[in-house]
Amino acid sequence: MSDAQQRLFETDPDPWDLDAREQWIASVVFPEGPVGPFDYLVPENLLDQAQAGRRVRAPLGKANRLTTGYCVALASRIADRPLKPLAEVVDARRLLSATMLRLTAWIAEHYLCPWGLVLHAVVPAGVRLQAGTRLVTLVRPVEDLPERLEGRTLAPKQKAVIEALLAAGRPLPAAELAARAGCGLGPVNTLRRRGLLRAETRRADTASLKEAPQPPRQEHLVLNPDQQRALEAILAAVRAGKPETILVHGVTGSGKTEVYIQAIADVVRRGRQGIVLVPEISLTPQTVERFRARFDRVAVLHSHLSDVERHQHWQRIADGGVQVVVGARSAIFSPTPNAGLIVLDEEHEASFKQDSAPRYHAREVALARSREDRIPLVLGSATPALESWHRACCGAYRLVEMPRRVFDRPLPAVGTLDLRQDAVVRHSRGAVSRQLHVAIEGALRDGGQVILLLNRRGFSTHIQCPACGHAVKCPECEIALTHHRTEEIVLCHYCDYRLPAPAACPACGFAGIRYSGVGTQRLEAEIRARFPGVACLRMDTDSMRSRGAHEKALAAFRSGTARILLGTQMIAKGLDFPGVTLVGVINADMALHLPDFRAAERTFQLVTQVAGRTGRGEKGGRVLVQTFNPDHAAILAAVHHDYAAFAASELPLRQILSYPPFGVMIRLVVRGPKEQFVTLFAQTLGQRLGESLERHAPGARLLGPAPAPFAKLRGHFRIQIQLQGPDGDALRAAVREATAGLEPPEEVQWIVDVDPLDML
DNA sequence: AGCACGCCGACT
DNA sequence: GTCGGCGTGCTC
Repeated sequence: MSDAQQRLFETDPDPWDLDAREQWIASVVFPEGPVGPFDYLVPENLLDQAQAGRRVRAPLGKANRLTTGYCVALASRIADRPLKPLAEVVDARRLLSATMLRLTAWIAEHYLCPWGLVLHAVVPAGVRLQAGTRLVTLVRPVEDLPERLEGRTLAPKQKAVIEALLAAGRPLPAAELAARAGCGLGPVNTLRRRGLLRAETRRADTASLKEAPQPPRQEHLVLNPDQQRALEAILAAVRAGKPETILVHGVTGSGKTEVYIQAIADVVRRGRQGIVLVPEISLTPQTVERFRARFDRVAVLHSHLSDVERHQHWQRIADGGVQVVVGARSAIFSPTPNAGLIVLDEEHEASFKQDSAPRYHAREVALARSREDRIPLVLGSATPALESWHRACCGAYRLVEMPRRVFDRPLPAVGTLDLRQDAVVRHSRGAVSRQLHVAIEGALRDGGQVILLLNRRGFSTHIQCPACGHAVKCPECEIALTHHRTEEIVLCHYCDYRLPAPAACPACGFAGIRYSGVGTQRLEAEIRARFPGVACLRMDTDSMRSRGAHEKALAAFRSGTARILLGTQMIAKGLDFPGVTLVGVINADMALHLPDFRAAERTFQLVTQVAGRTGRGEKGGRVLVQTFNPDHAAILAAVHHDYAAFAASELPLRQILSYPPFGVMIRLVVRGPKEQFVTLFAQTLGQRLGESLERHAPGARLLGPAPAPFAKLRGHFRIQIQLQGPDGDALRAAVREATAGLEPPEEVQWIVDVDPLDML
């Protein structure tokens, strides 16, 4: 029975309710253009194909141009106006389940984004294009072939074709059939014309899924009491079938992944699927192998898959052929037929927020999906986002603490080095203080490895003329250019604008232009000079550009070939190297003074996370944090491994200003190449927002229009408007009203970011 | 997004 | 008189 018939059967009205005027009506949402949904009549011939979740082609507009859209609902009812009929059903099976349709509708609503755009973003392009498949024409004998052959003589070649086809016992492509019969396509076509063979088109794979070799099977590890408690909390929720959210606050090295794996193993035993979301950066072979060594059928979704691979994984997941999906942000949309548990690891990571429309946060979508699917959600982090912590404290989430590392290894001792008192660094003779130098020496002498974090790439980060004061900036972004010594250029980190590194001041010609400020390249040079003969490895986006560079570098450090690993935040997260006995933070304050209310939180997270890279082996480990603000609450809390203290100091500040988690924030950014048009439109927008806020959310705050912290990027001027208030729905209603039918002038664009993470 | 309708300037 | 300029507005 087809799906439509199934539904017809289920929702068939009782005979006394039958109304001849009722018709099957499909609601259709288009990925671009007008926001629907639009209602169409389902014609008789499409009744067995039409289904919510499949795409359809429908006539749109006065010209009735056929447009592809998503059928989001199907119902038998009386139309309140004449409807056009659907032209075609595109998909042979639905791309979105009823749950996924509701989830995408929720995203559209919450993030102020057209539903069609959400649907388009949720179904991978490879799936929409059915990449890796093609239509083949198969030839089969007609049902009553024996009767038709009776009393008829066939040409020898035609006879051979019939025999070959019957021998194959299945429909064959015309070309293959001809080859088997030892003839050309002529006889096959003749037989089709004479009504003895029937052709049908079917979609077939052109490539088969490449299976990565199964790593050696591993058994479950023995859990310590903390891990055991965490596992039991998760399993209790799984068994209860409740959409409970469990926040696992486990210090770095507390063995959270093993807990996730064993929880998912339980779910898999029940015939259901697990979804594991990790930041893209942690989708390293290391993480992936851990899952693949414990489950038979794991789908790994990362950003480098081709359309074909993505489509194959998607299909296999939808068919229930996958036990565990491991992937970045968008894996929350995996079409698992019967998901049993969602895990979001490193839940504080900013990469879970998409920075183009739909600007969703995978954590919030996961929460919505857990409610839809009525399954638990596990959030894990050593440094939870304050939003999550606050919800746990309010009782909305269940909090599970894992305060100890596995094998009771101690957390590393963390010390600060006050840069205000360090003459070496102060006089910019280098980035490494005397004490840090001594500590590195000691660690190397004792056979340990060292990780140094400097969250800024390039060689010199600041180029300024001492004679005239001119600072070299990007003409497109008005941001300081960074000197990259490898290519001898100055580079804009925001738009990739580049120039040969100037030897003299571009403004006044003074030859003594000063290159200062330390990036990873200069740090690398300094370390090589300070520790000659010690193998040192630099990891930043520049050195990791080539394919496989990441894996190669990590392998070199794991094997001990390299003794010092230095780099940007990409070395701060998730890495597990037991040989590391010292972590040095070159400048912990880098992000502390950014005009962003999350600056302290980010600093705390970064220092805590990088500190967690040491003390993972027998030898223990220590951390030295160079800072100009050793008394800042974020630094102090990181030094004492005291998340709760950080939260306790930061949350009241957020509360005073109604920042998240105490209020909802919506940010609008207007941008364009002509400053006055941008300003003008931003003012119009701001005024309309002010008026609609009065109506919908009288207590809410409106900040701006004001230049964004990065007032110019890639040649575009940027003006921002911020809305803050206790009631997100009221804010959304205000934005919807204020922006309805609002058209920006040419070249001016505007975006809405609900729950923004990045305030720059 | 497209494609209509619509209301004003230079052509047959 | 009409051919066409691209400004507003609607698309089930």
